[in-house]
Amino acid sequence: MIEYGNTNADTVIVVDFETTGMSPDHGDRAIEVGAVKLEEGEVVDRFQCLMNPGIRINGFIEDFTGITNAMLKQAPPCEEVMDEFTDFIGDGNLVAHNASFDRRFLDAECCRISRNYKGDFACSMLTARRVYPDAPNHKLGTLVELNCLPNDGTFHRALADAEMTTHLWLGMLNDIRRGYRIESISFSLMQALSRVSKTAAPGFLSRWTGPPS
DNA sequence: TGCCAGGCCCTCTTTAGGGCCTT
Repeated sequence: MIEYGNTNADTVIVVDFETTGMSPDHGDRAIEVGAVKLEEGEVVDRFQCLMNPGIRINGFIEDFTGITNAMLKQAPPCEEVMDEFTDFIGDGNLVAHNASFDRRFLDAECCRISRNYKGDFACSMLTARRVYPDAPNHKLGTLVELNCLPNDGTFHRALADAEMTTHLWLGMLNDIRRGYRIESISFSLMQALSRVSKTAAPGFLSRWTGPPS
């Protein structure tokens, strides 16, 4: 059994946002959220929804994501989607690739509707830098290809990216379990692993889990 | 008009700078 989390111990939400740009502090908004809910390491639910930010998106974002202004015009407003998504999160912990980015948008959109969430974030990118230090880079697409993870060729859409991040996350859990011959990995261990230095990571894991096989 | 972020890590560092990663 895989042990997760500090709040709801067995629930992890792998989340990905598509946005109008890089910074909510400069007026950027979320335009799509996708998420995969894991309980005890098994996918139990999914969430995907476009949302209308009330502003036009530029051509770069249209080309980058495939999400058009026409699509967003027909989408429900951000406030409605985020209210529903906050319910979906519940008190689970959260995982995202480069979590600092998704956390900023989640925080900003939740703030707009006066909602909050209890869970902690873990970053699959920072963790991957420790688990796969020799990867050519730690972009999501590279790690998916490197590990032959399931994908349908769709990138930069919220649910597709969340699905790939889910496979990456579970793959890293399994690689650590196999390498260190352990049965249980806590969410907090994965969080902490992403925060130790690259060279310290193996020793750090050994202290938590025993020596590698 | 042109430009615009933020958090984290690494190292030729720590009184800093540059690269990575996300849209």
